[in-house]
Amino acid sequence: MPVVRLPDGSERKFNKPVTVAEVAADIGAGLARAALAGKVNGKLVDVSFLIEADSEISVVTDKDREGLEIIRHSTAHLLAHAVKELFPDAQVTIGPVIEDGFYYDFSFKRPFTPQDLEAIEKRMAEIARRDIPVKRQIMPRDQAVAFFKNMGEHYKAEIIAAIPGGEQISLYGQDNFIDLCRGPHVPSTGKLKVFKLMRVAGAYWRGDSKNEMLQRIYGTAWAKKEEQDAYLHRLEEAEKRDHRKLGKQLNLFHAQEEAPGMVFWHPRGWMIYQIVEQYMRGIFRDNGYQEVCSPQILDRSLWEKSGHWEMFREHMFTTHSESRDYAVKPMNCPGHVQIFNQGLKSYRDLPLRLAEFGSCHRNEPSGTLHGLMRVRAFTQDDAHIFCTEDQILPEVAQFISLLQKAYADFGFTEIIYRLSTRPLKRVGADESWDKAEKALDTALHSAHVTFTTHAGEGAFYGPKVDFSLKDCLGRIWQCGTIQVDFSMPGRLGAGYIAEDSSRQVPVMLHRAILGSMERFIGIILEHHAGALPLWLAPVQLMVMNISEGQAHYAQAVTEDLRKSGFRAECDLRNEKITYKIREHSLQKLPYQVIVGDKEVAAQRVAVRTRSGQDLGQMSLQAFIERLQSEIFQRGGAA
RNA sequence: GCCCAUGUAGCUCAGUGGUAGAGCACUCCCUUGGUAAGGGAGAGGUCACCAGUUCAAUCCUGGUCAUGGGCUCCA
Repeated sequence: MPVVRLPDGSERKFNKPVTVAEVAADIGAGLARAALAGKVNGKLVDVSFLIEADSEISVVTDKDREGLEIIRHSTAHLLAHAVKELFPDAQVTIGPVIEDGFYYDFSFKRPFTPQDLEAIEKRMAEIARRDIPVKRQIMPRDQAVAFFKNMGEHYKAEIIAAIPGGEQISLYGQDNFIDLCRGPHVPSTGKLKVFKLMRVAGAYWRGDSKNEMLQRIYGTAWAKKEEQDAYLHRLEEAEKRDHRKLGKQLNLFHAQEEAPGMVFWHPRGWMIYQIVEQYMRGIFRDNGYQEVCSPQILDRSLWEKSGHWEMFREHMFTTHSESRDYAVKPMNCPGHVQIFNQGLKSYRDLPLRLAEFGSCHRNEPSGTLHGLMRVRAFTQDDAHIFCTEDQILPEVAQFISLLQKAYADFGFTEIIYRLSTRPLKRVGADESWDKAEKALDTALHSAHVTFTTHAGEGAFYGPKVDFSLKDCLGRIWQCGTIQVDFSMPGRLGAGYIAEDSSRQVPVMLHRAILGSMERFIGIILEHHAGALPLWLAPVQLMVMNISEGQAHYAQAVTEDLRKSGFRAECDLRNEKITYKIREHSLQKLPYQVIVGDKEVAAQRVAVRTRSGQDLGQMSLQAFIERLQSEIFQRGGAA
């Protein structure tokens, strides 16, 4: 006779086994209606789950995060159900819940059109209205395989084969539609009220490009209509801060067909780039790095030695001249090793840190290009640290702290840390890997950050830590990285004389904070929605006159601001002041300086902030002081 | 690279099997106006590119290029 304990600590006794639904009904009719699933001793189950022993239970409704996930998962099934009704010969595959929604992959003889999507969504609503009970059943493995094969669902049969032997095979059915699924699901289709299909996309079966291309339908589902509306609104807002859109609006850069994956920087965009570069140059200078510059193209023989010609051939742009082959550099490291190799190095020279704003070209597949985020020509804030194995830990620790400082100055605090450790195929002694992985792990722990470890995902030449940021749509982009390299220094003949006079090969650390300048600027733009903090704004101030009479004074003020080190411009056009303010506001300039007859008479300036606040009149000196203190705070002011 | 969608004026976008439109921007004129659009006139496009169908193609068909969204958050 089960006793169930509820989340509030209260207990209820039943004189026979009961389902979650019955427990909910026993508590109240409202809860019974709202019940989507149950949690029995911490495990999510259907409301039809029979409780036979004493248990801790809670009833899951759409107010719980798990409830929402169940809604989404069931809506994915609803999608598959609708597709099977409309297109019986489509095969179903998988349909998981994702952030803000779900998707379902189908194998179908022809592409789904946007019209199909409309029809499918309509059918989904219809099936939901029918309020069909969703029933779970268990089936022996062999029978399940035969069952799905018999239905022509070969992918499902394949999935069952991949399920570990010990697990139960459960099926969920609603009318004629029966799908293999772990569950749990909502008790009936009527619980699914708020959903929308978003788009179709191609997706490889099991994500492998060698497999069949399936058709993925993405959708979103919510407990309440208002939540979905808010979500759709959020997407619209995110679109407004897309860096590609802002690049056009703010006249920062453009791209054109003749240079796919490459950026034409306009004056204002290039100014941002220069500011970022100068900032990073300062970090190099203050932290023991020496800046260098290596050639753009290098002879094939060097790329053969480094291994790139063999491993990276398709991704390199090549050229030739006078019967010699060259490759445009995809990385700066081989060049830096050449610099290291000039002159005999001593252990006393280590760690040696060579930095370069290295312009690299990589022939990325066309389908992966994406605004500034993924390009074919980019510049890294790259540096290579030549050091001993013992120096890995202090170098990585210092690097993480530099990176955090830099990200904070640019306004980022949310950083995603990933440690990747040894893959099966690798070079270097296991003791070296042990040491390097330990060093990375220790450095991360002592930086007090949360990070994930990805076993086997390191490069063949060494383990690494990646640092990523999110764009406005929540997509994650890797920016910073620090990678240990046991391979290249040896391949390219780097060496140093150790304390005991023996010749040793140094370890090389590849490291970048911003990663690609292009990508990082894209992320900055999205993060600040184009309204860059004062220290980064390409034009910080616009001085404008109200009428022609103050033109001379406006120019003098502009000149003074420039002499004080600010990026100030002057707008003397014959336009109304409201018009000029509107224009420069749309350009998201941090400050607008307005001078009319009153300001000329008082020898002061009137200041308007980006947020539209009128700061009134002040002396130029007072204004400059305000600007200076704001710049000093950098990202903190964002 | 693969799947789907898209490509019309500088920008944002309408539109049609009979050689194209709006708003903003641009040029000129009037206006000298105090915190987010003053008024008038004018100029501007080989409808991405290449083929094909047709008396006729920006529109239909095929190809190419580019852009956009996706391409293991696993039943």
